[in-house]
Amino acid sequence: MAMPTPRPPRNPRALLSYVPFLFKPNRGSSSPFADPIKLLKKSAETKNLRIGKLVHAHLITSTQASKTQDVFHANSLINFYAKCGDISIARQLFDQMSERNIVSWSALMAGYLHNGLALEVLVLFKQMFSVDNLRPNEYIFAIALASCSVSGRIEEGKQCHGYVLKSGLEFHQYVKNALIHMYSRCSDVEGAIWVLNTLPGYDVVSYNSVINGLVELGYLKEALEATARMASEYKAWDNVTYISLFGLSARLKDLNLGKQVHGQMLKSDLDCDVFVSSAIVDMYGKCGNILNARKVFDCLQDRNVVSWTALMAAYFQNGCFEEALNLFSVMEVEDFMPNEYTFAVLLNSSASLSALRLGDLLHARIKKSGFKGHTIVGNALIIMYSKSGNIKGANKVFSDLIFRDSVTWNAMISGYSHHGLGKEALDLFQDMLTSVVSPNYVTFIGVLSACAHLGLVQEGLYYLNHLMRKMGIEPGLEHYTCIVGLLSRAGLLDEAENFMRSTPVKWDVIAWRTLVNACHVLRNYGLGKRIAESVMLMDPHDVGTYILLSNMYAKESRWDGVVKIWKLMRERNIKKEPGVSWLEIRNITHVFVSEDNKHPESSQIYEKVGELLAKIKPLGYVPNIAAVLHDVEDEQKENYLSYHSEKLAIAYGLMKTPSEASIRVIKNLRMCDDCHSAAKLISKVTNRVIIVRDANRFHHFQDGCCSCADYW
DNA sequence: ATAGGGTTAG
Repeated sequence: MAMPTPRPPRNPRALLSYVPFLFKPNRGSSSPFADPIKLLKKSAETKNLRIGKLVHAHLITSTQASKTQDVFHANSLINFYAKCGDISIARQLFDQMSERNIVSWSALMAGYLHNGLALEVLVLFKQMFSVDNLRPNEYIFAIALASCSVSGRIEEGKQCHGYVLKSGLEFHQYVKNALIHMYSRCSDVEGAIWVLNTLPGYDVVSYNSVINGLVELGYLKEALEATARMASEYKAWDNVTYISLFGLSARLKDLNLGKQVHGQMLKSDLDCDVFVSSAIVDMYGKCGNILNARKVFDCLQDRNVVSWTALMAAYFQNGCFEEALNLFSVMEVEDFMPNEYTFAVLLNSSASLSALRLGDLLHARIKKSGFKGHTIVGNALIIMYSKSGNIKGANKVFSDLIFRDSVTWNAMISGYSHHGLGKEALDLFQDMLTSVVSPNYVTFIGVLSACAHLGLVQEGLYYLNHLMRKMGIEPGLEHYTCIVGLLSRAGLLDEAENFMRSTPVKWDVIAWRTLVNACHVLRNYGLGKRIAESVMLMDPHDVGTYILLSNMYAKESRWDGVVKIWKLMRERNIKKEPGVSWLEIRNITHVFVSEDNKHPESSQIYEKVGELLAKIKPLGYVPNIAAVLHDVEDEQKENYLSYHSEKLAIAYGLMKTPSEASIRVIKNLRMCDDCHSAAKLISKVTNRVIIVRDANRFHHFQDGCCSCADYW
């Protein structure tokens, strides 16, 4: 039994006098329990479990016997317990009643609805006629329809709709709005709009439900149309309207629309509560206007954890990861407690910086804060560990997470893929198929790239052509690009090109560059150059293509070609980003730029690089001087190679960390051939695990091998 | 006279 046996208070008057709203000195001698029904209502509204229970106790023991048998008192009690979340007590009282009316049913059903037990509402809905011979009224319909909405039961919702029409209660605005909301939430926008247009009468809630439903389902064009219609028909917008419209602007990334809505809001006399203001901050952030997001935030007199998180998210979405992280300490100084969303944004920011150390610190805070079981936090932790190069850490979080959604599975599957662990990715995909979560569009990107890693051409094509269709997922550009990678990685370059030419897809530069890169790796320079030349015509500003093309000319010792490309780049003002690598040692991030000597320990580092290269030469390391500019003497070329930023970073890591520690380096560009073969051998001679995250993927160097199997 | 209902930010 959940509730202790009620006992009468020794001196109820003394106890109750602590509560201001009960203290009525002018009312003379009347007992505080004079109007228990009002008291219960007040206790329910304020969720004051203690006072309500006192009233309950008083009703049980009061001299007027069996007050709890009275249907009004019992209904008030049911409502009170249901509102306070004690739904099982409400149910007991309900079951014990000798006589119930329609309010008894609606109070209990509303309780189940608001306590997340929507399906129980539908059970009761079916029982009320057979048990008590009662017909639903407009209240019952509103609750039942809301239960269909939250549980996504469109079939039951449609049955309710028919029943509403039969009972003639469709003219109640509450019922109509509940119907619109039900269709919206059950992804049946046509149904929602049909109700809006067919049944007479609308208010702001009707429009809010329609627009909100359209926005949530991604029907942004239709949402815009509905907004235009509302703007002409209905002017009395409320907070919810503005929040929906800011959400719409944010999803469209339409700064102009957002500004218009903002202006409209300022002109109206709507008071901008903390909900609306967070939506504005979010809108400016998502529309890329971080300055306005900041300005709005700075002007707020009312802030809460959501406003802070919205601002942090705005910085994160605009690539200002350090700023997002710095806001956290300001927020803490001002005494706002972070919640699960805050931690998710912080983890995503630290993941984008590959700041593993910071990520670990955040993880520790999350364990203490009690948010670690939240799915969005777990998802962010998996992404953080995976992007920071710690795939084992990611897997640990995944295993410990109890409630996994599709993001959880996708993050782990694509994490394995990025780390070259194709088998683990596919095994996990099999587990996902037996779980309660269904694969989606994103899942198959990870699955297909895992197939590419493993060279599983047949499986990959099966997933694309059969499994995805069977699951109702329309393949998109990303999937087709994975297939290009899959075919070309398996050495089927011609098939890959034919696939691209015969599939009616609007290919982008990334897809073509996948093919060019494959030609480069597989040394089919003829095909590679031909395709690269045509990609250059498609997009004359894609740096990656120029670099690949010049590398291929260099591999063939076609220095005239290399000169041609570099000249073209100069003419078109296309600059290769300088190579930058960095690694964290204890709390400090050390940054290395190719050929620079800005680091205070520069000379020791160069000495270490020389030492390492000397050690690996006997194991077969040959400096790949073709990777360097042609117009330099060979000896000089070898020097240039040894100054590559990832070599400097690896050398520094070896100097500064204990001999068993693994080294994690992050690089902004694709790792070069020479550094790749050097890193393999360095991992062997030093007996270290070296993990490099480059622009595309992770390389795990261990015992002379790399997880990418020399294809990247 | 009296108890019960729909939309909402990161």
